[in-house]
Parts: sequence; structure tokens; C-alpha cells
Amino acid sequence: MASRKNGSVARERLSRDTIVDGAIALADAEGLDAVTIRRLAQDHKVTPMALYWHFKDKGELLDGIAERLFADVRLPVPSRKPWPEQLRAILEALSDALRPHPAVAGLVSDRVLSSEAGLIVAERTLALLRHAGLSTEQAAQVGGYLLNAVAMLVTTEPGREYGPDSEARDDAIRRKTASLSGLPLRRYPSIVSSANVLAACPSPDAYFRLGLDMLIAGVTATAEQGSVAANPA
Amino acid sequence: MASRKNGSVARERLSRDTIVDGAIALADAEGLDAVTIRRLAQDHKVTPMALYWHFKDKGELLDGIAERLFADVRLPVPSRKPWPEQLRAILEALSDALRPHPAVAGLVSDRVLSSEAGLIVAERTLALLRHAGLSTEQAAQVGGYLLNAVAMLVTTEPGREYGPDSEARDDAIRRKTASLSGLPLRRYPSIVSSANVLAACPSPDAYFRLGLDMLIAGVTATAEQGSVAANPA
DNA sequence: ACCTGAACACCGTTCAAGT
DNA sequence: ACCTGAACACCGTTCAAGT
Repeated sequence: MASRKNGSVARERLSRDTIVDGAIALADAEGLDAVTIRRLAQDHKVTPMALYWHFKDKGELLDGIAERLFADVRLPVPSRKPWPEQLRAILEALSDALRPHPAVAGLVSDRVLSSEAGLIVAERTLALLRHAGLSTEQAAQVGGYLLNAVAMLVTTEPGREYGPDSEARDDAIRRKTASLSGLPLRRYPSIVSSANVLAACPSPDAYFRLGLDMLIAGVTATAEQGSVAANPA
Repeated sequence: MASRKNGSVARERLSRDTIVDGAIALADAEGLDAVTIRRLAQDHKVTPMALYWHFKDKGELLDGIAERLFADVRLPVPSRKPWPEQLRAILEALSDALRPHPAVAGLVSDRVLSSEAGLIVAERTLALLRHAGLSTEQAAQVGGYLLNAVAMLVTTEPGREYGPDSEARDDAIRRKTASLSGLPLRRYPSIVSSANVLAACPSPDAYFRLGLDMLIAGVTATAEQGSVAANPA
């Protein structure tokens, strides 16, 4: 009847989960900068200090967001397919979980080993890389690299810099294209001639497919060069 | 004769360059969160409002930092070497410029096309990718991917999460190793068995070399698959 | 052109207290 | 166990003014 003045509905009771829910929804709608202890409290119709019972400080809240993102990863069931395919399935599962929340996707970097959900993703990835023939050191480095790279792909997803709004977005793209096209052709031939695709970057899906292709290809090359155990042919 | 109470020396006069200098030095020493209009003003013995004559707002200051990083890139002279080698030289030049300033390296993402220094790096990269046989769309996407990936490598450089301090660092690494080793072996066999290398990640240099190797290998695979113009053999 | 001063609407967080 | 109230030391930024 009354209520629902702000972004999210008032809950019966506060909990870590409901607070993280609200934080992610707020970040999706207004960006990570809008995620503020005071703003979250307001959305939950509660005093800012109430949140401090559930989280030691704001850092712990951000940890909670990262943990939730990892928990949303629907890992593929292990199979007997070639390892590059299995690796791709894992990376796709991760990117599927992150892509709906580009504003907070970067939080997963450096937080993989700090939550149970993150550990599960890391374990599967490491196991697969070891199976591909990498040494423990290589697997650790490549594994970290891969998870960070997927998060990076989501964070830098083309078009996101202009905001989600469609009309203002098109306008910004048109302005950017014009500004790039107007650059001195002598000094920036490649940029001028691809001004439209640089400003617009047609399809996020294509960007993602290409990014994952390059990641897998990079790992494959490393595995072939570093060891022959997994590929005796 | 007095003065030098704070981090950086008081300058004769304020300018965009001196402010950016101070901002980068402050970020190097205390992290990006310490970079604050008020703190910079204090370091320069000036009122916070003084900075607003040189920068419209804080965002423009961050743009200035990114521009400076791009300006520090010592691009290799063009040569007739195979393109993968030239590409590696460009990416190494970029990472050489970013690695001394990991706290601000992430600022270059999404800002490549917003400054002259960034445009020069982008132009060289795009030209080389086109020369490798990529289409304009592919070159634009791969180019963006590569620059973002290098910035990511610098930002996530292993060991950085524990701060630059050496004694506290070793302590944190030992704690992390112990905590990972104590995980249930049944559920996390790969993590437990590589706990030490996961927590410590031996050499940043090795991480970088491997990261660049994987990036180049990924581009090579894409170029071979997408076109045969550059590699008719 | 370049900088100061006072003020405003925000932050995260501590500490003591209520129920 | 779970939340409130008041206070503190910070933010970025606007607006009017000084030189």
C-alpha cells in the first residue's frame, strides 16, 4: 500500500543476502559509484549503521558482491571432450554470470580465492589446465590471467561507456564518429578510415566471441609449447 | 627554507602538468583512493578550488592521468620485421609505461581515443593489425582488446594486492598460503597442491612474459583463421 | 588569468545506546 | 541479536569574490 519510494522494495528483515541483492541491483541501474552505505540503507528503509551489523565495512560488502557473482556461475558438468572445449565452457559460464552486471564485474579480480564460490571456479579451472599439461606454476598464472581477462572483457564491453540509454547513446556514438572522422588523415589514417567501427563497435556478442577465441588460442599455444604430455601427436 | 611538510614539494606555480605529476606520485605511494582534490591541493599548498581552474572536475583530472601514461609510451620505430614481433614491441612499450604505475594503469581503459597520445598508440596498433590481414572491424575489436588486456595485466600484477611493503607482504603471503593449504583436499585438490604458487605467484616478470605470449598467440590464431592475405604460405 | 573563502550536500565510520 | 542517534573527519563542487 504505502512504501516503495526508492529503487528497491523494503524488506521484512535485513540480511547479508538482501543487502547484496540491493547493491547489485543499484549498481546495474546507476553504476558502482551509486552503491553507497547510506544509499543502500535508505533503499532498505533503515539507518546506515544497520548495515554495519551485517558487514564489518564497505570492503566486506564488495567482497560479498564478488562472492555472489561467483556463486551465479553455472559450471558445466565435467566431460571427456577435448580440454580446450571444456575450458571454453568454463569461461563462457563465467562470462554468462558476469555480463548481466558489468558495473560490478571488475570486483571479481583479486577475489577469486577469498570465497567458497570463487574457490570452486578456481579449482575447476586449475584442474583443467593441469590436465592440459601445464605445470603448477603455469596453471596458476594462466588461471589467474584467464579469470581476470574474462572480467576485463565484461567491464570493457563496447558501448557500455555511453550508458545504457538508447537515445543518448546513439547521439554520443554519432558525435564520437564525427570527431574521429575529423582527425588529420595524414597522421591517423587507420583511425579515420575505421572511425565508425571504432566509435560504435557493432556487436558486443562478436566482441565476446572473439575475446574468448583469443584467450583459448593463447592457452592452447602455451600448452603446446610448454609440454607435450597432453598432446603426444 | 621551510616547507615540504607533505608528500610532494610545493611548486612555484600550478599547472595541469604539475597537478598530474603529483596525482601519479600520490597514487604510486598510497593508491588511487588517496588521490583526492583536497589532498592534492594540500600537497601543492593551495586551496582545493585552485585545481578547478585547471580541470573542469575530477574526471578531467583522471583523463589527464591517462593521457600522461599514453604519452610515456616509447613506441618502437616501424620496421620490416614480421608483424607479430612488431606487435609485441608495441605491447611491451605500453606495458613498460604502465608497470611503474599499477594504481592508475586501469584508467587507460576506455580512454585510448580521448587524447592525442592515446590516438597515436591506437593508430600504430590498428595499422599493424590491418597489415596482419584483419578486417577493419576485427582490427578495431582486437586492438581494443589488446590495450585493455595489457592494462589488466599491469593492474592485476601478482603480489600487488598485498601492498608494496616487504615485511607485511611476506606475512600476508604466508597467511594466505596456510589458509589455502588448509582447505579440504577432497574438494580442492588442485588448489591445495599449488597453494604456495597461488598465494605467492613467484615472478611478476614471468607473469608478464606469459601474458604477452598468450596475447600474441591469440592474435596470430585470429589472423590466420580470418584471412590469408598476410600469410599466403 | 589565477587563486581564495565560505558554504552545501554528500561520504564511511566510531561510539554509545536502545529493545 | 539487531538496530537507532548523534557525532567526526572526510569527500566533490558551486558561487561569489579577491588580485
